[in-house]
Amino acid sequence: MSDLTKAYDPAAVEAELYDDWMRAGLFHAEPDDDGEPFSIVIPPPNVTGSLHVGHALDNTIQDVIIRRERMRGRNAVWVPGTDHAGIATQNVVERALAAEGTDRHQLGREAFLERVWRFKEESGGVILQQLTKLGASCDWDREAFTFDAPRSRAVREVFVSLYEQGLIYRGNRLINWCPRCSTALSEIEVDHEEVTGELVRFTYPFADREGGIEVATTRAETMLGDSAIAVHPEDARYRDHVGRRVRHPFQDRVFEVVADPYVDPEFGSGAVKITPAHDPNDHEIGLRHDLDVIDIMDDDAILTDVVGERFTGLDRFVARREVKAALDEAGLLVAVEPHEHAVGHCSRCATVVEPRLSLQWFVTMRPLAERAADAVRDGRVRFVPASRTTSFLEWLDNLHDWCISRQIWWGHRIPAWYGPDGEIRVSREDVDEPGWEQDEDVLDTWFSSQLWPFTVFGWEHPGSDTPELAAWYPTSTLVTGYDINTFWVSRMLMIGLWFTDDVPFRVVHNHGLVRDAHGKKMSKSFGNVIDPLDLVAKYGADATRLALLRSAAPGTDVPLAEEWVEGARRFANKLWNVAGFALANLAGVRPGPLPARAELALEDRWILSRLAAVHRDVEAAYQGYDWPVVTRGLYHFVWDELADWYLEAVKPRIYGDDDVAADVARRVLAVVLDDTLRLLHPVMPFVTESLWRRLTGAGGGRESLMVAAWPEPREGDVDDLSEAAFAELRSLVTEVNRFRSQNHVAPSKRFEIAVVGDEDGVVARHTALVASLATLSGVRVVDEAVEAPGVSTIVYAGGQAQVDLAGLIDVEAELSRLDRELTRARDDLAKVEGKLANDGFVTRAPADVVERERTRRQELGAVLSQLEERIEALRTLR
RNA sequence: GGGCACGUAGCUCAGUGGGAGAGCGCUGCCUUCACACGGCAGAGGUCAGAGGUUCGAUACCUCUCGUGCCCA
Repeated sequence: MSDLTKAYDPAAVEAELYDDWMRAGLFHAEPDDDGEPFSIVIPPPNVTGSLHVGHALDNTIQDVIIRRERMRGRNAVWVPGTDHAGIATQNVVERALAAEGTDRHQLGREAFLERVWRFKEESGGVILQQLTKLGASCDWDREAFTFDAPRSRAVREVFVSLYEQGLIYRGNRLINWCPRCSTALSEIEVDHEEVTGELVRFTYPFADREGGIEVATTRAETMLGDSAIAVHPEDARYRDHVGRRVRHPFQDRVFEVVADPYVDPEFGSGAVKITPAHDPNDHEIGLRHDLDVIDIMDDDAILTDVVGERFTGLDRFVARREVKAALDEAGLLVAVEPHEHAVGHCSRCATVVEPRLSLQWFVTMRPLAERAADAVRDGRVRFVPASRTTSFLEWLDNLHDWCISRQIWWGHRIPAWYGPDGEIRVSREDVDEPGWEQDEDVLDTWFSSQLWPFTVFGWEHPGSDTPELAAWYPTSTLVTGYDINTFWVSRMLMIGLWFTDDVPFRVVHNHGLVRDAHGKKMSKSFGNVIDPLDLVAKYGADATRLALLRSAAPGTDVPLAEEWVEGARRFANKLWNVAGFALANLAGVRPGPLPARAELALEDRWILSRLAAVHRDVEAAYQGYDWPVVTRGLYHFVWDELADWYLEAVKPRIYGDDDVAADVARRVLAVVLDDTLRLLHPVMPFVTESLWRRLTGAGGGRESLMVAAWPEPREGDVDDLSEAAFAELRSLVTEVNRFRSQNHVAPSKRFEIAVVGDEDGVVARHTALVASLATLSGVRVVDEAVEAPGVSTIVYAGGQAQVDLAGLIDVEAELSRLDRELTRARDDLAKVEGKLANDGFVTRAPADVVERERTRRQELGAVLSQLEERIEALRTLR
């Protein structure tokens, strides 16, 4: 047992311990291992990604949960893996190709895919490697990928099966189109951002009479595809106009004014131009009124020749200006006003999306959503925090069909073949017949990641029956940011219920987004990004984990500043030094059974009681996934109670001559430290393992804190009397310290105090302990306080003590301090008396509350008169 | 426009129907033999504002102001 280094050096232990855990196979589980199964599947990060602070938080939480369950004896598995991330990954490789002066079309589909796979093999999965730096105890033997062979077979099965059930269809519908990625997007791949655009007001002239009707739009160019004007049916202003025809100013077309309740009469002029091919609401209106659908753009958002010569070939934003100019020239432009509104952007490349009519594959969501909603409502799936439930259900209830085809190459190719006569075959087997061609498109990545919780355990088709599925499905807890509840959580739930007839997870634990110290979103352009790997390198994995958890209240965003990680490192160092003291003084004593209660000193009973309380709080906080409470409880126990008080209190026995007393102290200290390390291990795996091996002599490998038992609370240790008694000693020591500080008496200066009380008072029974804790030369017990000039009285919770000031203090400074105390005591007393003078309070408040106030009045009265006496006494010293 | 949060110390946040808390920051003192990545002590808050319920509100209710998020 060697002495510890003076300061904890994470770099010196982390890599070595992680390798040791790996070699011992402690991360790996088999379905038939002992223990009740417990499972978590990682939200698979993008294969091209690298670890950001959000991943660090998400995976730290998962690791804390899985490590604790492992210690509790569960057969716990945490399955890692990555997501092929269709659009994102394809974008990365396409950028590389562009830099080489080529593109995917020149390469051809096959060569391009080879290139992406090569990229994936070379630089994909870096993120999983990075997770090991955080200490993530994933079962690396089970790593999966959403685009590997088993997962691909499952995707194909699910697509074909849903098609056969009539839940997947191909249709020409309005979708969100990203002109830069040149693909369809689902609704949730679109980010809506508030922007200041402009509202263009202009007039459509009537076709057969003077005048016109005013409309407004933020996208002027869409007027080139208008096929109606709509007004509210009850809008008196326009009642006469319904059915009237207007003339398109730039095209040889006329169309009608229709009445539709969708129109908001309050907005703009109350009349709305309708572009069924380029706006979702307009599309609905178009269907209701059987309007022409005029698609005015190509895949690159360039206007086609249907718009008329002047605008053909223009980019949509150029066309927007041109249309305004043309309206102005024609005298139809009424006004152009600044206008705040939400604009959809591609979540992958931030290009403004274009709602567009397109032939795509869709999933009918309604039946799936209903089952999912039922599972949430009847509690088979629980959200933590529960407050997320309502909006999740609301979202499920308003779900639209899901566009799942993507016009890219990297992904699961749609298993549909088109025959020479336009037939469609959707098939589990490839169609290899002359004249048949497979659909060019691939599936939305979420279509495969929605299968993740069961495909990672070997599910490939309904009825799949692997030992892993039997043991670990449904998974226990899913840990994600609330921001992907709709993207991913909902879909796993829907498809999981549909194909496995069970929920994919029992608990969804939502954490928030990691932000900077001022609550701002981290962004590269703002320069406030924190790299978790930097934090690990500078402060250690344990400190990084602790800092994240301390702010991670369920469901709320998580502010993080580097200084806070520094604070967490100081805690790791504190723990290191607490253990260092213990190891240097345990004289070979190892954690074992506690001494009998009768042998325990007051401070032993106190620390054991405090430990029991913290243990209880921590267990409760785990139930609620309340990481700030878990971490705060342990932090304060270690620092404010174990380090600041227990170690100091135990020194007299350990350094003293009484071998029996020293042995008791050592045995208690060993147990307390052992339990503390166990309780802290899920949060701070490295420093705790490192210390625990020294404390217990465990040799590593399978002798590891990782698989040591989670402590059982010892209810018998709860001891309110000892807590109260120790609190009294603490109060006295603190008051002596304050006396020193305020009177400028050096901390090392020893003097004697006289405690007023009888021989069996708490302090009287622990005079040596008090003297040691407060660095006093002695503690005498006296019957009553003396009233003499030059004697100062220290009031503490439980009594008073006196100090002979001769040679100790500055009289004037002491007087002004007492004066401030007097004011405070008078204010307090006034408050209490106010309450007691209130009839309502005395008669209606609970008796014990009233009694407490009466006691307090007495106490304060006593304090006041003492203060007054002391001030009087000191004045005589002047 | 609809829905949901939130407004407590300089900053970031806990908290409870009955004596205002933490971390960081700040001030003073201390090279006390586990730790200066430390110790001891301290300053700092009409708990957003107004009204209501109550014997009593920072906490419960209503409104106002402000901030954020989701959806349309």
